Amino acid sequence: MTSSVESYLTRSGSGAFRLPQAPAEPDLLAKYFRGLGDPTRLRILELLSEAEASVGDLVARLGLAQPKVSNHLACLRWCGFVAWRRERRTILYRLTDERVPELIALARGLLRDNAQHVAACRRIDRSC
Amino acid sequence: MTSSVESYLTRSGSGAFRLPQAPAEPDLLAKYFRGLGDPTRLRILELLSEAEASVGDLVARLGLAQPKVSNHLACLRWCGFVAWRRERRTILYRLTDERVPELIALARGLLRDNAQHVAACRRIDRSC
DNA sequence: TACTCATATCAGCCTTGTCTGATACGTTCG
DNA sequence: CGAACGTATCAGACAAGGCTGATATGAGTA
Repeated sequence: MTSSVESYLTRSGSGAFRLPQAPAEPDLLAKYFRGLGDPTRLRILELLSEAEASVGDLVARLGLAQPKVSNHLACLRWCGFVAWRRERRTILYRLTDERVPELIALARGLLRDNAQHVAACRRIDRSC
Repeated sequence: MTSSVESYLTRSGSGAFRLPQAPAEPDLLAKYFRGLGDPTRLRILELLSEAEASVGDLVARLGLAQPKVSNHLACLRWCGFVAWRRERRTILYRLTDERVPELIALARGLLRDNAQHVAACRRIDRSC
C-alpha cells in the first residue's frame, strides 16, 4: 500500500497548495534519516568511508555478532548507502556516494554545538 | 547511565587507536539523526524554515492533533533543532541553526538519486 | 480571583525496529 | 561431489518510539 514511489509522490497533489520548496516527500526522507539513526550503521559507514571492507572485516573491527552486522548491511543496501562486489569467497562493501560522509560530517558539526541537549534529551517515557 | 556527555565522549579513549576523522560519537549522532527520522518533525522543520510559527499555526497547517505536534516540538527542542519565545499568549517556534535546512536539503539530494531503493526497502519483517 | 485560551504532559495501547542463536544458502576448495 | 568457509536469513523475544484522548499548567483577561 505504501511501497510505491509513484503513489507517494503524487499523494500531495490532490487539491492542496503546492509548497514553495518541495511538496515534501517527508515519509521517504524520514525513512532515509532513520537509515542513519543507528550507531552500528553509522560506524559501518565510517569504516567504509576509509576503505572497502568485507563483512568479516567489519565484524572483527566492530566486535559485533555477524548476523547483526549483516542485518545492518542489508538495511544500508536497501537504502542505497552501500554497494557490494564479490571477491573470491568474500563480499566487499563500499559506499555508493561520496556525499554520504559529507552528510554525516555536516550533522556532526551541528551536533557538536548542542551535544548536551541531545544527550540530556529524556522526555518522560521516551527518548528523543 | 548513558545520559552524560562527558562519560560518552571519553569512552573510546581507553587505550584504542585514535581514528583519523573522529573517535566516533555514534550513539549521540544516531540519536540526532533519529530526531530527523519522523515525517511530522520534518514537516515542522520545513514550515519553520519559512517563518516563525506558533503551535496553533503548525497544528492548522499540518492538520494534526495538537498533542502530537507539541510532542514532536518537545523532541525538536530537546535536540536543539528549534527554540521558542513567548508572544502574548502564544509561543512562537523558530529554527536555531540555518544549517538544519542545509542538512535536510543535502539528504534530499542524496535521496533523489535512489528514492526507489528507499521506498522499496522492505526487509522481511522490518522496514529499513 | 475566577475564567479562558494556548500549550504541555500524561497513561495506555500499539507499531516499528533491534538483538540473539540457529539455520540456510552459495561459492570455493579438496 | 562433498566439505568448509563466508554471508544472509530466519523466528521469537524484547525495547524504543508514536498515537490518542484526557488532563494539567500557566499566562493573559474579565
